Amino acid sequence: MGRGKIEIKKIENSTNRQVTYSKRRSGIMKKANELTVLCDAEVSLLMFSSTHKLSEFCSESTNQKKIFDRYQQMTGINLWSAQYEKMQNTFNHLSQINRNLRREIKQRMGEELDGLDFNELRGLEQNLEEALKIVRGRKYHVIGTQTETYKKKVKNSEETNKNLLRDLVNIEMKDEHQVYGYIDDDPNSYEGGLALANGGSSMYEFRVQPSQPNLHGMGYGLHELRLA
Amino acid sequence: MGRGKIEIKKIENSTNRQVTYSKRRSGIMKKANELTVLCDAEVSLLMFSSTHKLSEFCSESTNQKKIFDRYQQMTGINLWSAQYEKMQNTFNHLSQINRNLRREIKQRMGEELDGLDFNELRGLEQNLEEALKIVRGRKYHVIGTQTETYKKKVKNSEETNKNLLRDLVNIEMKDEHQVYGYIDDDPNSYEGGLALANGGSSMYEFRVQPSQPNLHGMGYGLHELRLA
DNA sequence: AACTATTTATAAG
DNA sequence: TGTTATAAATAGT
Repeated sequence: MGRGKIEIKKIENSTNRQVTYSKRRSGIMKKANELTVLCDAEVSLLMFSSTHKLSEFCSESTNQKKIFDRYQQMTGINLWSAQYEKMQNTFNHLSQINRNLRREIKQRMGEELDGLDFNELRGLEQNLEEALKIVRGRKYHVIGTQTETYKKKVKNSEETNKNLLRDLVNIEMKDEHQVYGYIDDDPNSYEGGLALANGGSSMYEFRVQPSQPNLHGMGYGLHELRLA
Repeated sequence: MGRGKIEIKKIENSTNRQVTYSKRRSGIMKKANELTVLCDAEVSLLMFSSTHKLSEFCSESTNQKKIFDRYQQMTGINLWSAQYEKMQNTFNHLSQINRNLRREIKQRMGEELDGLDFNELRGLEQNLEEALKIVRGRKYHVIGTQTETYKKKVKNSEETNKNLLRDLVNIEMKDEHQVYGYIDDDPNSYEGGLALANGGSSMYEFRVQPSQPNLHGMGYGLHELRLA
């Protein structure tokens, strides 16, 4: 259709080719749109020119992704199966590691020991013994630090109290009253009492707890063992 | 282009619409192919009729998936970003859980205890104590079972030996020789000796091992801690 | 599904 | 880019 008939083969003249591409591109897009409207069809048209420029048409009331999805469904060919499979593999791998980690934790909690032979049990026992030693040491370190902190706090508080009392005494002395009976001048007796009361109460708190039920509250339950 | 001009709007007559769809579909596919050949372009054309039938065209030297991929890359719109993101989230979630599990294992091994307060340390300690008790119990159970197995084996072996010796004696007696000096008739002394030798050697094997280095060999190293 | 009058697309200028 | 002679597509039969 034109001044002369042409053979359907690549147009070698680059300029000519570009012009023809441009004209025919709009022609085919017009056709695509007409098909859409006249026949109530859904059409997707993607075109890449030889200069790698993208042109697209998509019928109203839908979009490219929807059409691709529909295409996939109809053909049964999963277009992104490669990506999907790769991720699926990674996921399975992670899940396996996850299962192993959970199993190890369970075994470290004394559960699921059935599969272990004597050597493994001996290894686990030694490992637990070592860990227990370290945790115990750490615990004592922390309680020591905590006590020190409390001591300092008490000392500060005591100092403040002393000053306040002194001020009070001074004020009351002005009013001709005696209040010495309330003052304890030995800092150690006071501080020691408070430190002991505090440390003592929390230590006791653990002693009376049954060892098993408190684990989850302590943060040593399993991490979402039922998940994933 | 035809006997009469038509308005571009949906053809209400269903048969007519189908006929037109069929004609124009082949028309547009011919156009798509011509564009491909004449202009050295890549074209993808997907059409769904109002009766949901799929027709497709794709230029030679490529395929739909390649064109979709290219389309994605050009538009920057990731067509499966929804799927991808969802998997990515699951993946991240699993990774986080794994990190937590690894941390828990490390803490159960006496590492990375810095973040724990006194209460948590106390909980961990109690938990380890409990686990240690159970593992120890299990170990003794297993070694007991193992010993029983060995005992039975030894008993069998002993029985066999006894029979063999008896046969030998009988044979030698025929030859007018005496071999009684080699026979020990007390099954317990023999069996006990072997059982002890066996149990003793493996117990010793653990005693002389330093407690730390054997952990990985024992299967209680961390599971691929550096992975994923 | 085939024909053809007519419209539409476009090759060449 | 716009024009136009002609090829191609297709609406109605």
